[in-house]
Amino acid sequence: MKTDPRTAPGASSTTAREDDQSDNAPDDLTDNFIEEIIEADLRAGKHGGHIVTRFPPEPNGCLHIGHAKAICLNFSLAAKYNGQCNLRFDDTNPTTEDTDFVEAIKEDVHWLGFDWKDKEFFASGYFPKLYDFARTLINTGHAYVDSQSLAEIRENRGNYYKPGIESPYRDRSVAENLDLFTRMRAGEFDEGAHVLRAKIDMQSSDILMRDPLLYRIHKTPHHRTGTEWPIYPMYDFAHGLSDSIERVTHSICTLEFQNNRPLYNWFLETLDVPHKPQQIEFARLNLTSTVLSKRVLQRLVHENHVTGWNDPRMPTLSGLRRRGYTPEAIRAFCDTIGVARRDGRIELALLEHTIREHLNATSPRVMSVLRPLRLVIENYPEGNTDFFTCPVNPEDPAAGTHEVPFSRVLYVERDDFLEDPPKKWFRLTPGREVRLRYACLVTCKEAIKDPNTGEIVELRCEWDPASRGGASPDGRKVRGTIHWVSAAHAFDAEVRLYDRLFAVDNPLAEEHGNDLASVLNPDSLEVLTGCKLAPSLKTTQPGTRLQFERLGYFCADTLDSTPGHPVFNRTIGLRDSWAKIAQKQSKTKQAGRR
RNA sequence: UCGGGGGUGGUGUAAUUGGCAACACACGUGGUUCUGGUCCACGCAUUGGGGGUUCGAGUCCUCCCUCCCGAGCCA
Repeated sequence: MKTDPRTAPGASSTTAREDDQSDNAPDDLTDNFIEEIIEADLRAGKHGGHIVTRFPPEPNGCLHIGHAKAICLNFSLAAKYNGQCNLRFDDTNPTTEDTDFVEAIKEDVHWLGFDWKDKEFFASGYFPKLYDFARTLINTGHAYVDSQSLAEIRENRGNYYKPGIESPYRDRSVAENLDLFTRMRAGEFDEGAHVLRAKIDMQSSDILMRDPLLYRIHKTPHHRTGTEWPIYPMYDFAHGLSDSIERVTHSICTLEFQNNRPLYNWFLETLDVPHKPQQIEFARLNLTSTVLSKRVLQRLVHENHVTGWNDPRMPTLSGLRRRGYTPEAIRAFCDTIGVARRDGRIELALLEHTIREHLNATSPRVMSVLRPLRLVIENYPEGNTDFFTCPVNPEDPAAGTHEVPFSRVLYVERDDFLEDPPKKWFRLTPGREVRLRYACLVTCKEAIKDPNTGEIVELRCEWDPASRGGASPDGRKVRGTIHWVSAAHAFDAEVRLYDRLFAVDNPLAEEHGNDLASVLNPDSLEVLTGCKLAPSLKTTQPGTRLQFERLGYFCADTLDSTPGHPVFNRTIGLRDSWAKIAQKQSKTKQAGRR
């Protein structure tokens, strides 16, 4: 599932694939083992040369980046082989599902860039057909109504080492089963009174084959069928048959369903349905420093560790979207991680790389100061304003230029000044000349301190008028270039700095117990107010993505921005090799002290 | 003590199906640079272990080790 070169990040600079004629020739190279299976099936004429996949979310939570892997896989496969990918909501459990999630899921899949056309289905839409299938199973002696209690069923199922014991109700007559099941459907019984079970083999070494449940009684109204059905089919019964009804050819699911495959096939064979899909399992996505379990994500929301499913720290698609991630980057990520049957854990750094790669190629640059420090240019005329020309994006000359106002009083980043700097420090320090990006060269003459606190409150500098525009007039070396904003023109805004949600690689590892609070990163969110933003940002539309030069990529928040008052979320910082150098220096320093 | 599925650098995925272990990320070193960004160059694994077949094994056979999933009226 290679990303389409026309939409791939950085496509404008890489034309190799597009120029490659062989790219249009039949691709004899498969990207993964699933494509090998599909191509073998196609060669064998198994499905009349047509494939159908499906993405089957349960509408009981929001989609996350792990789902994105499944979405990209299923839709890309369909696209590659000229097939179709259906969207099917697996809504067989009314107690946990909600129509709000249905809408949210549809929005997320579309946002990711995929379209299911008119092939939008609901397992609940098949309830009548599934009910008929169940009656057929009863009629052919393959299913029975069990009236044991939940505890008895569990007890008699046995365990890994002990076979199960047959239910005393197992040999009820077809007529009695039919009567009971009809009355279950009519709502005559309380929850738990009866269940419908397949009659397979209580001795089976595969526990799933020990007379699995087909239907249970639920009196909870369903988000789509209301109170029409008091009984609901179980996953195993509903899923494969839904696939069959939709004529899905390749039913792709995650590894934990490997155990269910024999049962999946049992239904197809026992009912001898005309279309038999093939279930194929692949390894779900795991990412370091986060969790991709719907249950745990739900806990984060409910225990208020985050502000909601769309908190920018969440690995949900809505969270990533709000954070500033692009669908292109997520697709590129899914493309890069590959598909296999081996369980693993992808480093979050790879996701961060793909978003940087895309944003680097596409984001307009702008200078803003997050932690402002006043800088006064003593030899620059008071009340004067210059305008300097900056490229919108040095990676993309076609993006053009824009004018930035400059004056005597500026703000620069507090982090860019050090009174007593370490070695290899190129930025501001007394007596040092640095470049104000795209503007001029300035030399720091003095740092003014608050007489009481000793805090540095202002830098007094002199500029070299001959360096107007930022060039070095005589070719002298100026290693440091810093960003700035004109104090008189800048405006104040809130900026949120996000970092990884968890402080540990694998938050769900046993060693951490079940205590989310203990593994969360306490610095996952830092809210900065009074940031001095470039005047051009005043009217930023929510959702706009920009690079704040030297700082990182930011996105105007879609929820909290108001007209004239944008709030920015940091998507991801720029790579910071100075931070590495500084860290190394402090380490050697510490080592020296010991 | 059972059944199913896996083990290739720090991470993930490949290897024309028995023929020089490749690509990306990460990391390290150096270079370029008006973003300590980007970009460029170089470095970084003999495939879980033993035995076997073979001219030749990551790929085949065999024994062992190890990890994941499975005992919901969840999906």
